[in-house]
Amino acid sequence: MLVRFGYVAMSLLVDNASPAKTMTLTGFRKLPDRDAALRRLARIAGENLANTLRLLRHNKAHDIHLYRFSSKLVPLIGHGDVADWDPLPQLAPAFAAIGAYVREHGMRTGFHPDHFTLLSTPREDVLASSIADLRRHVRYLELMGLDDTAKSNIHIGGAYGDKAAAAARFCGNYARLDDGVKRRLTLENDDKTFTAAETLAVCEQVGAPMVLDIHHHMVNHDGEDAVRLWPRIARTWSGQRVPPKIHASSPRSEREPRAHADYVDAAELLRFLRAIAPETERLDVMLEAKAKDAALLRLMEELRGEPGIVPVDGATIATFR
DNA sequence: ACCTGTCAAGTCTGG
DNA sequence: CCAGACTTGACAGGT
Repeated sequence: MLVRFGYVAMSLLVDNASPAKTMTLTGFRKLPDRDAALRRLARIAGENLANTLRLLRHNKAHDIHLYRFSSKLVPLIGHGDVADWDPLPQLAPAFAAIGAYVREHGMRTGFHPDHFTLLSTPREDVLASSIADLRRHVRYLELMGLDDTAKSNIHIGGAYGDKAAAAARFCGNYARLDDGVKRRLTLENDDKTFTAAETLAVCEQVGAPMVLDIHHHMVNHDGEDAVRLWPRIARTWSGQRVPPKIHASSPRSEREPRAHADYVDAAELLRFLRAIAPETERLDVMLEAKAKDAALLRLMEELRGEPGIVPVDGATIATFR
């Protein structure tokens, strides 16, 4: 099994390289000259995109082939206050430069629209803004010139007092999405509501690949074993041109089991990897540790010393079958 | 330069 | 039924 590792959005190792600088809505409203305020938003977006490219170069230097873009690249976009504002044409060259670099180096990238993007909601207004958000993420990826191996990953959403009804509503709303959005969507189990088994059932019903989060599974399950579910989860990726992806992180403490620790427990992750290795050829692991790329490098260092693990490059390992 | 409080979003819980 | 918790990085305002 060949396993690649990646991290999310920000770096602890590259200084002043945030891809998610913003302006608060309050701050925006306080500015007397609206055109100047909009220009400032566009300038911040340009800096976020430039920093994203810097991070990709940093990733390349460390053989990190997996990266999740920040969903806050363009501050306040999608908000009612700036509904008339479309900075994407002027930002297109910056998006294109990012995509060109990703393609040139064969990286796997994607987004994780935040948990206010919900397809299970009973509220029409929330559904409408969620669909608009998904379309906007597709637009980003298209501006980058990335094919549909680059996806947005979301959760099923809230239960609203009736989880089965919420799942059914999710499926109905999913079915009505346009193909461009559908082709670029993956679904992930969450830490409070939809378990891995429940998320898998939805994935199988609508035909979406499932991202298994093994930390979420640990704190939200009905007794089922993630390794037992794995063959079905892996099957949701058949027909895709990228390997299955999982999320990995470790609990901060016994008192705060859901919170993400700074670093990833190598032994715990390795147990899962070894368990699925016999039936898995390739796997991508997105680390969701607070220490971001520093956690990734430390994990790689720890894995290098493990028996049966062969380092392939700075952020890829092979395990014996 | 640093510290504390606030900000955005939608759902869910506690009172 | 409404206020606060949840989550996250960064802004905003204070010292």
